[in-house]
Amino acid sequence: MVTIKDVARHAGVSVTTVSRVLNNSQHPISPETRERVLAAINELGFYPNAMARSLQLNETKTIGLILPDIANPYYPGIVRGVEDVAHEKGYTVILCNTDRSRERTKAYLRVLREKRVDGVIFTGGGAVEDASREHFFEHEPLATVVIGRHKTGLPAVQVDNVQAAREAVEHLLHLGHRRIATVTGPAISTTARDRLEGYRRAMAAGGIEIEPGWIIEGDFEFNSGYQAVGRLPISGPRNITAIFAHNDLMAIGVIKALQEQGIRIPQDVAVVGFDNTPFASFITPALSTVAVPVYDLGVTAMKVLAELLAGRKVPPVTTLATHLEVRESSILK
Amino acid sequence: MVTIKDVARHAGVSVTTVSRVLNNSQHPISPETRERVLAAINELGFYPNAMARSLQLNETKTIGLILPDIANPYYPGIVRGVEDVAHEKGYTVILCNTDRSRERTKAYLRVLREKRVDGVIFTGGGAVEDASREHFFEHEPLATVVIGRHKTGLPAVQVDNVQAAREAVEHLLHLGHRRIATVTGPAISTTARDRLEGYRRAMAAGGIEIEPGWIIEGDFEFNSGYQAVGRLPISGPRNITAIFAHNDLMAIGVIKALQEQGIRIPQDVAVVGFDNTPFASFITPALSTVAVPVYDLGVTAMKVLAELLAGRKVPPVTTLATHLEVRESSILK
DNA sequence: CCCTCTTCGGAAAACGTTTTCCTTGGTTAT
DNA sequence: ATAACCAAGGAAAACGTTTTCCGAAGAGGG
Repeated sequence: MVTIKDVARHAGVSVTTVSRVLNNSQHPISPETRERVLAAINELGFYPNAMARSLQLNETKTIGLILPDIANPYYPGIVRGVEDVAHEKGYTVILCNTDRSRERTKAYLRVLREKRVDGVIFTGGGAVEDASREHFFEHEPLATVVIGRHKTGLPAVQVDNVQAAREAVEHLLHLGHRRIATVTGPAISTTARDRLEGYRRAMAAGGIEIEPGWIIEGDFEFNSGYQAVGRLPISGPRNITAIFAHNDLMAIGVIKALQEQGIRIPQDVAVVGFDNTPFASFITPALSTVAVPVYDLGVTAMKVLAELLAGRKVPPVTTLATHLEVRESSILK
Repeated sequence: MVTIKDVARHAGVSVTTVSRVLNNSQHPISPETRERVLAAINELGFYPNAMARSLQLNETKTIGLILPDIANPYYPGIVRGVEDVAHEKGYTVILCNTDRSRERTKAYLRVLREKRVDGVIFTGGGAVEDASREHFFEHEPLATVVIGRHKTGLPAVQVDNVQAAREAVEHLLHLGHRRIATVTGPAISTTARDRLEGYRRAMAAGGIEIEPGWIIEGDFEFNSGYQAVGRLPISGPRNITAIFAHNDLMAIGVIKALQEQGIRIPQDVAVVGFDNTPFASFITPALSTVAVPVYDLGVTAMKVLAELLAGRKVPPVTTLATHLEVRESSILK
């Protein structure tokens, strides 16, 4: 590897001088010298060693991005948002998939600390609660912003799930539906709890008493939506006429199962999802869903983190707006 | 930040000794001393500075993963595969989205070099051809493995696109289809060229002459599939009865457009896609598609890279098997 | 002519590790 | 008793930067 010393020798100057032109330092450098140095850099194909640099400057221009699983279609949008502004601001992103495993989360937090990342963006999962607590509070603090709603006291970027879910259900109520079921996320998920709360409030405001059997617990995966249908009263006298799923993956599972039973959507049963993942608009019927601005969540999280790293004050929580994307799966009946 | 010196002082030993217990060195250490050191590490919450370490050892245990766009559903599977084995082998992954932009690719390659990554996995895009050439051959070599077919001379992990496409089209021929159209990827893409070649060979082997108008160029995005339908003879005397799309996204666009025109799938027109992205099985009708083992591509690429980094010989190209996933969109007519 | 600036450049310490080479004291074999 | 070895530990150089401090030379003012 060619080092700054080689460049210095080749240009006939000291390493100090090379460093100065490298960093566009204030210190005056004669144009000819600068030229010689740049020429040497080019000829030798010199790439300054970022580690040596970081060691000295005590910053790595690297951040960690911790999430449950990039293969879950909810996350790529976030990642892209984070990465875009990180790149723009000169940061590099280390990707960490935890599968919500406590062990893996801790292992990654350790590595990120050892690599001296400047900060981390944390998203998804109750894992934050335990694994993070010690890491973010017992040890030396690590600049962190959280995506999603967590009561960790760390700066957060989120979406108002209660309100968003409420609007989704109210949309169904306006359409004349009265018997509305919901397929939830796992009970430990704060997100799922919020969305359930929104459902309850909308129903209460509509003066409707929720019947037992209308609430089915899923796990945010396709299959749990598919299977939920089997446990729901979709025909008979006490049948439901609409289903609100806590994410698109489950909503699509629901649609698939309904279609296999010959039930028409939205004529017989309307369906609304949550997240507006890419393929919500691709399927037939196109899925009505709450649009979560995933890309913006990523963008905003990274911007907040950058502010934090610049030593500036940041709001404890930033809430981004959702909107209901009404498509074919829930039109006027 | 607490350093190895603090630990040494706190334990009443030299930094040499601390380093030795940290690295489980061969050098003998008395059990009591080791205990004292470990205790000090714990009490102080010491995390060894990986940069200082890397500077000395000349390896970072970090790799770069370069791809066009993580938001494209083809890539998360690959990323996950790479990340899983990277984690297992003690490597950390820096994610680089290039959008196939030459500038961005070069910018990232520069950063990766400066950060002294141990190696890089490169996937997707003709960008490799130019941006990489100088970077991988004119400068000091950088351990690299490529995913996908490229004639760069770098070790590659790939799938036989010609053969896979051929099998997909032959499947349609066996079903009795004779007038089969195809929606391709962009002409610069080697992948697209290979899939087109597979289509041609299957048709030739079936003794069918491809009519002009049967081949529509797309760009691997949903919309280009959707729009392709408008340019295809789907009714009338010379109508086609099957469409082979070069990826799932376009296939789904095709399906959407067909359904909007009231054309039944697969009764009127059969559709086959490529990639087996997650939602191929979610849509209705479920999409028949060539299953590309994306996760395994990632896993294998990282394994090959690890071999390379261990200084061992690696095969110039590893080809993984595809298989045709026959679903509802192409059943016996 | 002397003093003070300014411009340009360099020597060396510092960042936090690993590793080579030494030192010390004790044990074993002769 | 002595030589040879072994177990345990430390001092210091090295990795490749940045930055502080200093010096030389020339310009300008009095």
